[in-house]
Amino acid sequence: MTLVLVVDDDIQIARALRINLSARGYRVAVAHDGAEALRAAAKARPDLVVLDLRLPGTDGISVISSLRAWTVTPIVVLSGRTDETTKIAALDAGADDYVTKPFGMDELLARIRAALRRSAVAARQADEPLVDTGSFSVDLGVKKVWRQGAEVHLTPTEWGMLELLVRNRGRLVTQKQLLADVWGPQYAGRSHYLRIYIAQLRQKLEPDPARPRHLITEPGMGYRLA
Amino acid sequence: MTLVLVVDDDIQIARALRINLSARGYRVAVAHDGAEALRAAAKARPDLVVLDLRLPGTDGISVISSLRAWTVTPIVVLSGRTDETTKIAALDAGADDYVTKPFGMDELLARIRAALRRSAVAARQADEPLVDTGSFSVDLGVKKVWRQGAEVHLTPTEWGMLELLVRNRGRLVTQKQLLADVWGPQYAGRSHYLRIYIAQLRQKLEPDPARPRHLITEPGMGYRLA
DNA sequence: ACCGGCTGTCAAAACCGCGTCAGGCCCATC
DNA sequence: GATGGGCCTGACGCGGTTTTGACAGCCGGT
Repeated sequence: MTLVLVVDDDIQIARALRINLSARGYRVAVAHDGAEALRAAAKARPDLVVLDLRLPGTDGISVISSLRAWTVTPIVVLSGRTDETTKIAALDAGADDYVTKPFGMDELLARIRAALRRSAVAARQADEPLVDTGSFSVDLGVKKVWRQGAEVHLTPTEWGMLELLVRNRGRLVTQKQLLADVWGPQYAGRSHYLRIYIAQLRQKLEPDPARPRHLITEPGMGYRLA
Repeated sequence: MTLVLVVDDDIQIARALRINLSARGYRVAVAHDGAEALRAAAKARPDLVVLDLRLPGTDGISVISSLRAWTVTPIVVLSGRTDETTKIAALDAGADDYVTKPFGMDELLARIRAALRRSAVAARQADEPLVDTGSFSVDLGVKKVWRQGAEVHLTPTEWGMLELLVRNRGRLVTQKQLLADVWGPQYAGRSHYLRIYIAQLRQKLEPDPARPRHLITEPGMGYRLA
């Protein structure tokens, strides 16, 4: 799950951010000064940092520089200072965005989403999003599937279903979601299709297709990748 | 050199941007409405787009969506509208940043630098100029191809396809990606073209064109360079 | 035990995508 | 005006994919 590190000495703001981010499904870590922030970032490897520039002791800009020395995780700066000079210094030090207080929570959340989306795009090309279930492994970036070392050929529809299940690994994917994602929203209700293609995926990927261990049916609801 | 596409119907602002960006060493293209912007983006492939949301005719948000359908080039929105709803809509449609008028030129330039820096990090992946498949080798720098020691002549279109495949060696390149990159985003669906040119590339590059070993078809999805 | 709803299986039929060939257009060159 | 290379268009056959239909098994409720 996505982890956001909030760095702010203002208890009110830190609290408000924690509540709102948690409600949106992010995990949240909090630090209250620069030194703590650097320690927390090194240890927890957050996917994004929200950083207040006015911190006790440390200078905010140098916190940005210290982070940028070893990580490219997005940094969204939050600040009371509206002067251009500070904004430019922060952005050039490596910040990804700069929001001035007072700020609208919804806007900040949208900017966080935008920053995360960008880094997700970058990561999808760089990293190897290789998922391994134990019986077979899937590379989402390259669009390939292996089973026992050998590559398995999937048709486009099979791949579409598997991709959605892999992206939601462990979670239940409803029949409606699957049909909407692979065939289109107007195909809701054609659960017949799902049975056909789940069966085919099990044939190709499960060690014992009759006793599925990974492509699990949740009766009445949908399917889940274990 | 870095190319920035400025989309603004306000002549003053477009002029000011052109001057300031040029002075900073960027190449600048200008469009004055949404349709022109989409055409220019497809043709010139800018490294970044500065987009005014209030355009004659077109809705700015839909311009963002249209661009995002085929490119990840950073989009910095410039707008007179300060309401949160619009900001959020623009960011969620795929904008990377949102600057409200009146804006400080230096801040805007800093935000542009920040956006370009991010995408540069992502782009620094495919920087391997000489690629060898075993049957033929490609030099992306000088745009040449050899097979069995002899240079092979490719037409511009053939080269465009091969280049994209080489840059994504091993990973699946979808038909949409190929068409958008070589012909332009409005050619999505013309998969016929791909078959013609893949066939020609195979004739020129594969040891046995009837049994391709490198230019692999992934039926229904796209092609892959092995 | 019977039924309805849901899931899994099988096979045939309809459909679509790929590769291929041939021909026509455009444009630069001679 | 003729030539030729490069690009686009149309038609066709083949093979694989998707869709359809029919049937069997499982389970909870009646």
